[in-house]
Amino acid sequence: MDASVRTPERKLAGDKAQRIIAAMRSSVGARGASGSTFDQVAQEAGVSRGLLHYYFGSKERLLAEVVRHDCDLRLAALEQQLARADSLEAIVDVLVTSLEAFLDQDESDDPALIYEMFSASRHHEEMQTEMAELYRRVREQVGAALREKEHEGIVALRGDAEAVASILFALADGMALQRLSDPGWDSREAFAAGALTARYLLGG
Amino acid sequence: MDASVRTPERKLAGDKAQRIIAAMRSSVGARGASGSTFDQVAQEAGVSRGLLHYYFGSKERLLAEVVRHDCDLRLAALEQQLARADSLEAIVDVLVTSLEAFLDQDESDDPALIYEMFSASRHHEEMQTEMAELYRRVREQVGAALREKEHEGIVALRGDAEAVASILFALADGMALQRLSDPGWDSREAFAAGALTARYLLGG
DNA sequence: CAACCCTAGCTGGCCGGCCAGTCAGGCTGG
DNA sequence: CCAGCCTGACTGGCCGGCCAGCTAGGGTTG
Repeated sequence: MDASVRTPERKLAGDKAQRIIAAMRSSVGARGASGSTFDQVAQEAGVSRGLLHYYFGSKERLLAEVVRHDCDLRLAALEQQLARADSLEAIVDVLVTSLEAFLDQDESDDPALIYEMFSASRHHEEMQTEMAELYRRVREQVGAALREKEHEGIVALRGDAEAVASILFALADGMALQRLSDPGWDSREAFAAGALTARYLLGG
Repeated sequence: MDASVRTPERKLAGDKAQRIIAAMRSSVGARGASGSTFDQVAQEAGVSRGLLHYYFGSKERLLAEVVRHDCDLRLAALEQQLARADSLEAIVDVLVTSLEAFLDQDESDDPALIYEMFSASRHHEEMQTEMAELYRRVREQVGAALREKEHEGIVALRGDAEAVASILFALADGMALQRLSDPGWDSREAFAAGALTARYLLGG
């Protein structure tokens, strides 16, 4: 009963497990969930194929782990940005800038990852749960941040804080879908309209 | 050079081709694009597996055909609804009602179809083109309808008509993603905020 | 200190099954 | 009778999961 290996969670903190998660994450972004094979992912992670089963048991569980990991990273980054914003304009700017950064990531960190995961989650129980959790956390945490801003008098939300958070993310997801579907689309007008909409939702 | 079979398009108008498209459409909704096999689709369409290749040549081309078909149907339905709406409130109502209907379809007509197609399109040239075309048409046609409404003095758009159309669809897509990810989510507050947002975009 | 474990992390060949695409030929209406 | 529609057995390749066994290093024993 010492601090050594005991729970599965302990194992996944190791270097190799993290490399596997990172490799799967990048592979799903590039090739999709069903297009990502244990063979390729193992090779990219620099481990053997068997190790993927050793750590995660099944492809589904590895994918669920990738979702959780990705959600953690993105939420933390956004929340940090939001915390700094001390005016309505600053918040809108954080939202717009985050979306633009999200869409212009380099290849190893494909924005389509999250939508691949959404599709995959529709056919796997564990991933379904993980995706539901993801959006729930987003709404709750960003909602809480917005409520805080409202308390400080920076914003005057046009509705329930979590509902506003939900709408803001819906907007961002929807814009991302359109931009990813048609990379050649000139989205400047739409971005402007989106920013205006966000400003309205925050009380501007 | 008569009216008989000549182009591939002519062939696809036939009964069996349409049954195949319908079966693939429902299968992709239920099982995803990569989870849909020619075997099952052929069986559900009541034709042999070979016929799918005979008509469409490859899975990718069949999927592209499904996207085009689905887009035609949905756009036509929405445009018809919009044409009838003769007040700002009526338009918002059409948008909200359409989204709710979209989300509450029966199983043979899964709303997730479009997002499965989005994922699939990221790995297939022809589908990529088809998806870009889909969103382009949506923006153009709904944008044109909105411009018309503006001309009639019913709405006062908060930006370029196509940009507003784009934002409205982004909103709907994003809400759909959240609802589909977490069916248990109580989205009433978010729907209310979404309707408010739509009203604002239309000048209300 | 050396010989001997013994465990846990790790490996990769193998298996059973699946799947898109091919093709040789059957069928039928004109 | 034949052209074009249609069929389904077959092919070759791929993939997730399984598992028998390898290896390193810490502990134990003589």
